[in-house]
Amino acid sequence: MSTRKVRGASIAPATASATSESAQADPLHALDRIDRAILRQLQTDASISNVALAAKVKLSAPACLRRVERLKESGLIRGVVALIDPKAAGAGMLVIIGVVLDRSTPESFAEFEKAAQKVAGCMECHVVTGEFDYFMTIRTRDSDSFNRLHAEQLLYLPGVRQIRSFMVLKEILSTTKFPL
Amino acid sequence: MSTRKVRGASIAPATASATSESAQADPLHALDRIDRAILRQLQTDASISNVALAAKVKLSAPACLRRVERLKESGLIRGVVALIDPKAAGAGMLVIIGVVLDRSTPESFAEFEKAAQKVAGCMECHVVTGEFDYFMTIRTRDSDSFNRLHAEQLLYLPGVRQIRSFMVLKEILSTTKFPL
DNA sequence: CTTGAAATACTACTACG
DNA sequence: CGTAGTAGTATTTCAAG
Repeated sequence: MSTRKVRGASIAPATASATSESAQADPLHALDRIDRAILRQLQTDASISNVALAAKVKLSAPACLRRVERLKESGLIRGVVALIDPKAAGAGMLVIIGVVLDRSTPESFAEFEKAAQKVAGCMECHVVTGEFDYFMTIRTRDSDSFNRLHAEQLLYLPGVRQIRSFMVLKEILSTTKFPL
Repeated sequence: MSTRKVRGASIAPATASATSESAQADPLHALDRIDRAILRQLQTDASISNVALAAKVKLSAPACLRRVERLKESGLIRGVVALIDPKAAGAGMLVIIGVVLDRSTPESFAEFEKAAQKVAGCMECHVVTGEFDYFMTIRTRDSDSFNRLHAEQLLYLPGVRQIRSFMVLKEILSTTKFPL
């Protein structure tokens, strides 16, 4: 891959050249069959070379590269990252946490969100409907280290009324890729 | 990057060349300062070229490449993937689902897990402790499409006693990268 | 506006010290 | 681990659909 210059490449409107694709109401722009094939591949393995990718989607290398760069500049591809095996990296424990705040004021929410993002190993934090205000997922080494985190950080998050911890016993599925 | 041949490269013991690093009890093998710097970078942006990566970690290009390949072969780097912006791809809605099964038998769990992985847009599925048996996260287009999914798929998952849906109103944090 | 072919610049990769 | 050389790729340019 290699991200080199990427000079003044104008973000073109990107109309689906010739073939009229269905594209059932996509927000940004219509993706044709080839774009979707590219995205499916890159979601699975982005370490593939551009020439190999071009061959897979039956396109010349330059044309393929242009599409990939367009997808990146349009923001549809947020980034290309390496996925680390949590267990191998010493963060084999996953805990899902439901949080209820004391008060439902904008200040209370803002303060909590600011602090929550700094919690070590916090992978996700979402505002939800229902009996909780937030769900968070936290990666940590083991139950000892989680206990420490719980006692030293989670219980001191601002404006928290209640915290319920759901320890993950088995990770059935965990993917970053969704259907296109 | 480009994963080309990657021939019979033996998985070397990976002795920290000169400087003796502490490495506080890592499962697979000790990671020195440079390995961690490489992993931090690749977790953030893996589209960087090897020469640029080598410069960042103050190493020669071949030495850097050898480390990256060792990290891949050791399984610590599970893969390199493109992250898609869900909203731009027409899957802007996220729902967290708590599931309680009818019976807590091995067969019941196995049957559920098999079916759950086939649910369209299911990103995560975990066995948890506490008042639920499973937590799932599902990405879908909007509330209409979620309602359809709920009525047509979720309610027909085998052995389900109860399903509670927590609609995500705001995604505060969602990352694939954790501290090293 | 997009594609593909050819030419160039740079990188990944190999052998060796 | 670093240096030097080779092979292959990314990237630009350009012409054409």
